[in-house]
Amino acid sequence: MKTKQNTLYVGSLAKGLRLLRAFDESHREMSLSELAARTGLDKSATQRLANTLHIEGMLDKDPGTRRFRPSHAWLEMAYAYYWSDPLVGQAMPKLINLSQELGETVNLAELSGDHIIYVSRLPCKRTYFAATVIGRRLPALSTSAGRAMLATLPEDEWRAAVDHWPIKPFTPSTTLDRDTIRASVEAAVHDGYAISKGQMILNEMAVATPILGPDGRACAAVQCSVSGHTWDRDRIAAEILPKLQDTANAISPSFLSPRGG
Amino acid sequence: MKTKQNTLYVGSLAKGLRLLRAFDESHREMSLSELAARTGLDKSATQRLANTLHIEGMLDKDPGTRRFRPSHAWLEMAYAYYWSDPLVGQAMPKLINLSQELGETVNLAELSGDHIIYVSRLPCKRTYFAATVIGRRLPALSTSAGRAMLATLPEDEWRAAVDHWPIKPFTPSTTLDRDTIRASVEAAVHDGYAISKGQMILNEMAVATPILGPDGRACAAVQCSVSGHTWDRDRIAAEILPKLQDTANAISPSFLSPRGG
DNA sequence: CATTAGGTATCATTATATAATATCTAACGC
DNA sequence: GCGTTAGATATTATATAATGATACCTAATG
Repeated sequence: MKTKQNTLYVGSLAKGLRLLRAFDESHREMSLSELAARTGLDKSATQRLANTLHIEGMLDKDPGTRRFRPSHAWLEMAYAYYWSDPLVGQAMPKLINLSQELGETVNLAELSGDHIIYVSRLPCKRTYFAATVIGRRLPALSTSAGRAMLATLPEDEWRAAVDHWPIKPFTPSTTLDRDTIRASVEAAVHDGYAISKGQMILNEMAVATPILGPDGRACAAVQCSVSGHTWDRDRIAAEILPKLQDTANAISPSFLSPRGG
Repeated sequence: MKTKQNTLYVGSLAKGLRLLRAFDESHREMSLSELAARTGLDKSATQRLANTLHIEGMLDKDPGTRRFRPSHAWLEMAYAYYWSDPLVGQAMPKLINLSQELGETVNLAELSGDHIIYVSRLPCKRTYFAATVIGRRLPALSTSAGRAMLATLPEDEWRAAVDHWPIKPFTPSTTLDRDTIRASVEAAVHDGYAISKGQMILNEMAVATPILGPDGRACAAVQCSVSGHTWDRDRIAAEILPKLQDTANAISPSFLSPRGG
């Protein structure tokens, strides 16, 4: 913690947050030692911080195993987030309508650095658990929503993003070649929407249209996931796209400002 | 902070959490002074803590207005929670099926102290925003899910709860009389499910069945919300209840342990 | 242009977090 | 049944790092 030598920086708070962030899909509950190992904090610090988080109701502790895990308070944070993001309230009723009309899974995604994050999900078909969970972050370049949003940015910006933003393989068919991704974004610039196949789940197809902010830059995207076994690009463009675009346009409100740090 | 004189308690971390918890449905973004006023912390402390939270990515700061609001990290916390709660993964596919079969809004609720908390929500009909947001906490006694869960506890426990747990009015028809609530829980003990009307939203009806843990105590409930204009108790019992109970039973896994502090 | 409310920066002081160590607990092997 | 060990919990002297008062900006407002 020698790097953050700033009197406006409270190290203990930052360390506490590190404990919270240590939990993810592959670290669902942890013992004191595991927490210490994973955060890089020493045993004593971990003990004090975890204890504080427990007393304050942020971590549940199994009395038997003494292992810690996220408490209900973590869901309450999502609750507060939803009220703070003006886009969600605007979008929710329209997304519900859309999912009912299509009978297919509909998602709302926002740009979060070089990733997209799923803000709202309305699953209609049985699917992988990971595809139903809000708060999931994925590399923007590997998603239809990310490409659709990028396509609304000035050309130099999106080209820089295609060149530098992270990519990683999720399925054998995840596109790792940046030229292919560039072509996909180019198409999205031209068409106003993006379609992808098998990027996150084998044989899953996704189509996304941007929700434009007042400056013409996308602040979010409406996305629809369907099975590649029963759908192809043409049918998606014919049957899903029109309603998807109507929904995205209906959400785009001129008074909304993009989120920023 | 003189009360928590415990060497295993890190005051700065606890104060930071107070800032986070200051945000809710009626405090969606706050200035430094508002945060200080609302948390009771002095200006300097608020400044340092808010700054730390901002640097660590937990609070977004509008460059123009200098106001703070929850960041995407708050959604990532929900993401981690979902993976940590074994019930959710178990329930999700079954809840999706149920909502598709019924064509009505389906929720998964857990007991959280004397409140219930909505863990998963699958809205099918346009409704109030508050009725679509996960992480919402409501007094257990005022909800069908809470009553259905209470009814699975030993008699002395649920009677004590009916006598002492908090109630507050949400609509003109919210039940404030504990005798009426007691009768409702008694019915749920007998029937194995609970139906309520107009507790949270005028003319909204809800039906809930408990998900039983290995000890016979409910750890959660599956709940369905419908409009009181088109549904009545008999039709709910005839058309919704059977599928609701099947779903709840299919979720109840003997190996799951209830969450606890 | 003066006023002021609110945000930002500084700094001496000591309260408060630290990390090393010791103690307790329960699971495991022999 | 006993010894061993890994892990959780408690204690304490020490100095770091948080504190809060104050002063300085900045940008609205009349």
